Amino acid sequence: MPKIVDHEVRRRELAEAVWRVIVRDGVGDVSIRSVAAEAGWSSGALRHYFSTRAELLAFACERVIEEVSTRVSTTPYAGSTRQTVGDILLQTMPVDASRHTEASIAFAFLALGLGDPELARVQRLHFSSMYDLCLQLIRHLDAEDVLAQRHVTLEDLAHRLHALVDGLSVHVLAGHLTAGDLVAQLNAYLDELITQPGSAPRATDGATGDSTGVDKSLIPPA
Amino acid sequence: MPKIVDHEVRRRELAEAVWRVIVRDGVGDVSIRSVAAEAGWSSGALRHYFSTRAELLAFACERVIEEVSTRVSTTPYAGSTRQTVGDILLQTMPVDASRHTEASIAFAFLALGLGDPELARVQRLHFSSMYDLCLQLIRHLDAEDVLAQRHVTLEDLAHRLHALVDGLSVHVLAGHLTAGDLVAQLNAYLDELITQPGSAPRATDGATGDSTGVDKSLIPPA
DNA sequence: TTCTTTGTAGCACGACCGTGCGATAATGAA
DNA sequence: TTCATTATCGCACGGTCGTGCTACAAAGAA
Repeated sequence: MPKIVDHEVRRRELAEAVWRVIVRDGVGDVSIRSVAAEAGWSSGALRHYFSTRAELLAFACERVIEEVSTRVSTTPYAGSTRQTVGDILLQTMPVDASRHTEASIAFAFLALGLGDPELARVQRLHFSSMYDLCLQLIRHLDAEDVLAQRHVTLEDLAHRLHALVDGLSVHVLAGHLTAGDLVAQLNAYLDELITQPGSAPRATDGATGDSTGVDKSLIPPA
Repeated sequence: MPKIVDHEVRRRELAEAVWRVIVRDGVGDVSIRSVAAEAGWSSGALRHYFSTRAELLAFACERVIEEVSTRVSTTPYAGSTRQTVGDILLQTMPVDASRHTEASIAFAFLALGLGDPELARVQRLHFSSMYDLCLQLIRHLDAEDVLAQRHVTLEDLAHRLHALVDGLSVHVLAGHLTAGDLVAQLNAYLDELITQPGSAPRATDGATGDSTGVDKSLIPPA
């Protein structure tokens, strides 16, 4: 038998070529030929690993989702729960070059998914797991008794946080906000979410609650 | 001279054909030929009104933005400022079939604008005016002294409301939330935003503040 | 060595694309 | 009527697309 190439590895390389084409030329310019050229192979070689264009796109979409999911699930504990919650959420948002790239790819796929039921299905799974993540974060804060009292359920707070995160991300991708704006807005919201009534916002909060930390229970099934 | 056709009217008809193609087949299937066929004309006729494809897309994008802007600016006063603020914001969100269609068109253009500087420019203007609207609504509520006390600026609250509105919209477009969820989440947020500390949420609030109403000062320059 | 399997390359086909351009029809001014 | 103008049509060109398919290269098995 010949060279024996790891198909999974090759498919990931090709998926990354898809991403580069999306970022450079837009999702409209993703074709078998352009991706093959970007990856440095012939279109025939590419089609040895993806028999159809739709298959290639679906794989590239699933992969970018998987990438953000694994980065979320490996975000380290960072001094306080408040800080860690912020760090985790920022993993999904366009705050630096690589995450901006990643988010714009995911966004392009999202628009593409409006007309592609298979892509839409994959994306709905991702939205669900992101919501689950938000709910776990909120529950964690609630368990630490650090949530400001509100007249809403924890589920409502999770939906609100989720929408805020994605809305801010869209606003950065569209060039309406800067990455700095995004971080500031997220921090301002978390401050208000967490500050207990009467206490000063943004307290460095020193020691209390440190023991609880952020453990593996924060990680969604992904 | 021949028939004498109003170019502006014809261009709007063609823009609506673009929208129908986007909704039915996705933004990737928008071509001179497909739009012309959808509108019932030949491609040559279409090109009498739009000399290039990019021009057609830009016009269709501007028109959908203009449509939501005018609907926002004509939303009637509805009993209370709280109610009116909700009504205005819901004008931009996918809560019924026609607004869902409109939002998905705008969303498709947004993704397309990631790679098209001209489209991106138009869209940034729209985001700015939507932010201005949110800020005016927040200021209006503040002037009525009906805002719950918070440790953030009015500008922060406007950015937050703006992001929440767009985030919820995206979640509905992606099939993650239903229109009913969206309305419920928006109402829950407005309740908490408006309720003053200690008072019960969602009070029907009867008469107070009625005289202030929502006047033309709520309307952004568009 | 030969054989068999797998990777790689690229040609061929039919379809659709944006656009240039000339032909034709309709219509009001002269 | 004649004519200039405008609307509409649709063909032609060069290009790119997805995909089917064949040909060739590489390399372990026999």
